Amino acid sequence: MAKIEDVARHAGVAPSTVSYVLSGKRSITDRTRQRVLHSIEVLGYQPHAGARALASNRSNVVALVVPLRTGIHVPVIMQFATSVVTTAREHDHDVLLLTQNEGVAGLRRVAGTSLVDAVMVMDVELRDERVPVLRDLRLPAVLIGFPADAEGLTCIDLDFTAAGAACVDHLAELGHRRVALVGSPPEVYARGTGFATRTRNGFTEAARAHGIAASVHPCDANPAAARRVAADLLREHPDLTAVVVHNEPVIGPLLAAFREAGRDIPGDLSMVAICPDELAEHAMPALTSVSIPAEEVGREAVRLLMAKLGGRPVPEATLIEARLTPRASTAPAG
Amino acid sequence: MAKIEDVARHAGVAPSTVSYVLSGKRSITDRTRQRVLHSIEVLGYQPHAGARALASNRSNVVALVVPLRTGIHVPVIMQFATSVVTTAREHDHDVLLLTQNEGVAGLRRVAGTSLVDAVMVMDVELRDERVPVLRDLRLPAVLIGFPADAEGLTCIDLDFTAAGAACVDHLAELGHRRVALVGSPPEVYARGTGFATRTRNGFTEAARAHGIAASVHPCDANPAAARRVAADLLREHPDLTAVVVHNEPVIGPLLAAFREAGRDIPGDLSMVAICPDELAEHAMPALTSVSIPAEEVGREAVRLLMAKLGGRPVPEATLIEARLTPRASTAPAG
DNA sequence: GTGCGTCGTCGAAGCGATTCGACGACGCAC
DNA sequence: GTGCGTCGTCGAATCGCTTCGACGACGCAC
Repeated sequence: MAKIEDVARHAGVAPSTVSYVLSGKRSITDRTRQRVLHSIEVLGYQPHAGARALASNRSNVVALVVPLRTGIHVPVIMQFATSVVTTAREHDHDVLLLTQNEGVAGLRRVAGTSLVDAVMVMDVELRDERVPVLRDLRLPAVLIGFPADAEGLTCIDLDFTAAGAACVDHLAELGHRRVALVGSPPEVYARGTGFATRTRNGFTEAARAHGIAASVHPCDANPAAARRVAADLLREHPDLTAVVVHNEPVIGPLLAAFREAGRDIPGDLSMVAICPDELAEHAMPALTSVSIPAEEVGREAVRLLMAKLGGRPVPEATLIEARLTPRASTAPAG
Repeated sequence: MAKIEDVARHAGVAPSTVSYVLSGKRSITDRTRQRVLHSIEVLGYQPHAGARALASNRSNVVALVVPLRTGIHVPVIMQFATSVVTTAREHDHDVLLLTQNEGVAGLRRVAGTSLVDAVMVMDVELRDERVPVLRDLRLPAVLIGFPADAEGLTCIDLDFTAAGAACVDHLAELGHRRVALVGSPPEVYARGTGFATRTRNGFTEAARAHGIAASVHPCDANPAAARRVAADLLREHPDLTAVVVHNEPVIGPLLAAFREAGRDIPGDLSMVAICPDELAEHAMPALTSVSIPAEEVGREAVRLLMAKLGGRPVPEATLIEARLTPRASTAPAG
């Protein structure tokens, strides 16, 4: 493995010059730079990450804490993680994967050993135990989701409140007078996970503003639970004409259940989903939906993190706009 | 941030002694050890990862290359990744996340900069461009999946050939005389991705051995494609009494389509799936299935990697046994 | 009592980069 | 012609740890 000294010798310069060519932190004559770059090329030189981290006090690695919990739609997480890795690489950083089950100790470890320069935390809860740790670690961090007290933290997420409201607005406009939200599993609400709670609030609030009746139905993420909820809905609210679904795995089963109960969508019942576009497009019928822009959130989150690492100021809260796309699953109330 | 020197001073020993206490590479009196450990505790000492990597030539980080491709069931990947991270941590290693789109260059980079000690590659194809790179990088590696030429490599995977065969065996035993495999999307076969091909081969081969008719139907991973395939099956093979599904996202839609076509499962049609247990258990009816033991594969893969890092010999090929669990979706042929 | 082996600890030499101060060369102004 | 500022490069110190050889103390055998 070639070292910086080898490159320097080969190019006839000092090691520090090679370093400056690479970092651009001092000006170098074009002629010298070319010579150095050529030597790097020839020798296949790649700087040793550990040595670099030691000397510069920067590892160029960021940690990503991914949730393992139940009741969370996995593909969205992956999409998100992928986007984070890709964007981080564009900024010359790598991503270290941390799982929830190492918990707070994991954060302390990667920070304490200088393994990472910054962290990104997904699936933040209202009262998240990681938040105080992040505060006293004084490690640059970006949270995906909002804790109850976001003071001094950098947070980003889809504007779920607006998402919930947008669904209701759309349905109200179509003349629906009673709507139901089929939401996340009960334990997700119990944890106070932000996205579920905020969607619910946006939904409820918008319904009140429009003066239409609304109910919320937590639902486990499996087909059987979906069928139960569908049956409950039809029985308890005979006047129901529209459903909002914020729970990816049950979308298909819910559609099937309504169909089997003889309800045509959107003829008898309109449905709006909050889910990735891909899912909405492939459903039958294609679903009117507010998309979950995982890719965009991931990209922006990394941007924020890089800005913090660069000492640039960043907004504390970033909300990604909720956009509703009408498709085939909603129609005017009969 | 406390350094080893601070600990040494606090404990009244030399820095090297502290290092030996931590690594256990030389014997230390119990009294001294206790003193050092106490100082570490008091000062909250955590060794600097970069310095450690530089001096020891070991980063204690392994890279995990995850696939981003279409036609792959995402939750399984996550389950797998999770298991890898957890197991790696048990062995005092961290996991760096690499995505496919950096491609071979990513491998060269993390290896060349000594960022990682070893790599784990998922979703290996028959003729995988990463394989030659791994060979000449001489980096300890474990592949999840088998390339065409596995000579000298360490590979592990579910025994998909046996999985495909197990499904047919089970159905043959129940007296079925014509079976169909609903498989991965066409592009997955086109890429020569090992698991799809091997399942198909196991399936076909077992059918021939039992002397029963068999056909294979690639299927895109969305509900519409599932419906098309279901219709094709019923039309082309009126004598069909059993289906094997190896494509998670279409399981639900396929069940729905058969139901709507008036076929009772398992009354008119038996179905066996190759999918995670969780999915099979929650389907309606619960599916007889060969499970995909992602957690186990991840754990074993890390074990293999650690063994290689420790210089211990490991088998070149590890096949995880395919286990079929009978549930409610299969019955004797009418 | 001398000699030798073991055991526990120390000290110092790296590991491979970055970074800071210094310094020569050169251009420009006076 | 002298002086000064700028630019490009160099050399050496430094980052925090691991590891190897050395060395004193101690126990045991002869």
